[in-house]
Amino acid sequence: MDQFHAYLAKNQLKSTRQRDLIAYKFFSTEGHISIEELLALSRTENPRIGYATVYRTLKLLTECGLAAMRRFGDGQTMYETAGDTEHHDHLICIECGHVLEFQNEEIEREQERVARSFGFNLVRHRLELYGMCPKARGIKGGSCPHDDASKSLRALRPSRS
Amino acid sequence: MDQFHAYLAKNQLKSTRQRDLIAYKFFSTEGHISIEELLALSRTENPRIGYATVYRTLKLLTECGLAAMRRFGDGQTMYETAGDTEHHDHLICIECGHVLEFQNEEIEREQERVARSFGFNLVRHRLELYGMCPKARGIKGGSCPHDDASKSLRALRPSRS
DNA sequence: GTCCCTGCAAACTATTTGCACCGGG
DNA sequence: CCCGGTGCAAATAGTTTGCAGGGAC
Repeated sequence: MDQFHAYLAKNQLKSTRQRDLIAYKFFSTEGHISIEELLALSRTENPRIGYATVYRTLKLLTECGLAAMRRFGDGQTMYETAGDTEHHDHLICIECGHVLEFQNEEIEREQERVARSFGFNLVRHRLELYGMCPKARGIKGGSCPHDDASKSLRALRPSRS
Repeated sequence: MDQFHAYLAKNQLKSTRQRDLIAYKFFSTEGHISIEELLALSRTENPRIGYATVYRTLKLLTECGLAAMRRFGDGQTMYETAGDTEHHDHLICIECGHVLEFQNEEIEREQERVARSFGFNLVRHRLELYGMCPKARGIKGGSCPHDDASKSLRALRPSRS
């Protein structure tokens, strides 16, 4: 939040009620959230907020590195907090659509090496692993890593398959 | 091409002039191609081909695993051949937008390990590295890996940023 | 007060769909 | 022949933009 305000100030942009509310709701979210979900959340506090403002605010957040855009193949674009939290990648179940996050130093290091071997200066990357979770594979007693899917707003969306 | 026809036959779908042409043009392409580019290519042989047919054909190709959809952050969706060719990942220059392909066994193996550690059965993945190529970083004599940008249709598109 | 910001609606872009006619098996 | 495929245009979905009025600094 402070970083956001700092960015605004540095660019002669204003801190407004709407921006603060949207940013606040965004930072309070775990995992991934879509524009639509963020709009809905924001409207619980201020029903007059419009789509455009959410889009514009999220663009600002992305510019200052506090949000990251993700497109997981299906429907709409998802956003997640970035910057203060440490980097992570994604593991997505192709059956139930749930998204897990993970970190792996070995992969990070190797990526850096690959980029350097092409003379590139690695700035960022995106790694998504798609597979079937234990439950989806029909392992009856399999402790599916996402049995506690409580935090997943995405789970509400019907999987297109 | 044969695999495509096999897939069509297996699903009681027809092999038509348009599908064959589009698929042929698609397989003749190196690297990544957009719907629009593929339509343009196809129209050089048959000007009456429509957008919808290209979309529908590419959807078929994707279903049977011969094409893969890619979304590199910016504009439109790109497609590339898959299946027969061996797997590769992407290295994208954030300055000039050029896309290189690479392979790295170490990363592949590590991904497999990560997925397994979560009980997942890894089906596919997507890895994109974004960075600045030597030229973009202002290294004068730097032999930019894409000095021969001849094959890149994408280079025509103005970079948004 | 000066601009930037907001909400609305219209505009845009990428993609999908309905439908009448065409053509492959 | 039959049923899926095609081309067109219209419909959608997600996102962006123009503009008149409102608010932060």
